[in-house]
Amino acid sequence: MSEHNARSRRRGEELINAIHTAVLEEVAEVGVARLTMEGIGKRAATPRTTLYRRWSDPIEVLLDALYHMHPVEEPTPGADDLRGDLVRALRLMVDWALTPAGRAVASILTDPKGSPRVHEALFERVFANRGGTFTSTVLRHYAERGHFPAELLTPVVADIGEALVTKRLIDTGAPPSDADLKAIVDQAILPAVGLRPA
Amino acid sequence: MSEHNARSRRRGEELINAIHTAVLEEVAEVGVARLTMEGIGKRAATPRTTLYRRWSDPIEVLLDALYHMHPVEEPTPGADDLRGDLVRALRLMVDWALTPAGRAVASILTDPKGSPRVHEALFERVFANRGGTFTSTVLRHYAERGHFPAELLTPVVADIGEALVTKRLIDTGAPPSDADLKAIVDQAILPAVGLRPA
DNA sequence: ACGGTAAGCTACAGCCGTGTATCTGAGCAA
DNA sequence: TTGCTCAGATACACGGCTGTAGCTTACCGT
Repeated sequence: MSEHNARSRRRGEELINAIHTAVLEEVAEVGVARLTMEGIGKRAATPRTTLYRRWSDPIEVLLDALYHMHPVEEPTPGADDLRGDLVRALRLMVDWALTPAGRAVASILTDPKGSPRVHEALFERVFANRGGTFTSTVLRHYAERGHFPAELLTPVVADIGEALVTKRLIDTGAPPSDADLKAIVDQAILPAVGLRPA
Repeated sequence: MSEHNARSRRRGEELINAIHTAVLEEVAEVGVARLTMEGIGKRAATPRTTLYRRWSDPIEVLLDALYHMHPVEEPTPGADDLRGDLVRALRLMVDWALTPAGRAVASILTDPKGSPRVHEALFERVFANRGGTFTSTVLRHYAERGHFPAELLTPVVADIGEALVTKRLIDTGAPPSDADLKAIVDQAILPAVGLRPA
């Protein structure tokens, strides 16, 4: 007795959303390796029994959360500003990476014990829904409009921006500033597509 | 009673080396997050009590191992082959990354719960001893000899090769082939220093 | 208003890693 | 040879996570 429940009982979607949010936060904070039903339950303020009714282990909860999370925003290239659009695409990537979902994905990708299953599920859900990587959407757009030779847009070139942003995130732990992103665009991406900035 | 010990008892350095090897292998396999005294002890075939006599927890064992491991080999730029030297530098990096020590380092860098202490110890030991990143050693050498303008060798440019190799390792899990490395050099690094390959 | 579904609450046995406390006996030095 | 040091082998209590079981009770549809 005693009104030990200030909030009313959650059911269905509301509860599941809370759990999804909880897993993503949890994995972002402690990593896939340390993900436990206990931790998820505590964070979502739900007993473990509720979790076991629906999922068999923490990884399943995580996968389910990834399948239901909002897709990553895609860069929308404007009219005539390749440089600006590239910076915006990278900014989009950084913002997403700092999200719980982004951190969760990072944790999964770098887990030495990550099973192929999880890896695949990740690519299906998070990356396949999008047109490609962040910068390559922009680059393809401008290549089609003849701003630079399309044959220069190789897989390696499409990866340059994301690779440098990722490295910076790993090395320093801090998000790159706009100046950093501009430097990446000017000094690495643009030269690779044959456009040396003035 | 029963020669339950085929091998004789290890002492001092021999034992410690075995333990160091064990931690690095262990962390490479399961990640820092799942590192336990139990696991290290099993792999080194030594009781946990021996570990506790010297170290207080698994991280300490790992740090000690990192401090005592062989430094990373440095690229030695040859006379007049920037392209070839860059590929060799990246190859060196890939080879090292596949090493237990390399995998251990990767695991540490990407651990969400990684303490600043471990992070710092890592940079002191593994990176500070070297002249810089793998490709930057090569690039600096050729910049000094006037093969390209030295002001193009920015921090961003110095990171391009390592960043792309890292991304590939993370994405595919498989080591890049020589063709991949050549593509990285030709399509990303050389253009960035103003040298478009023929 | 009623009844079914499922969330919330214990409880429990089992496993695994922890940290400590002994005890033994091998290896080494004086 | 003697004696010290320290690796090796148990043993144990503790705490955390697991997976399951049983019960109560809030919510919701009819």
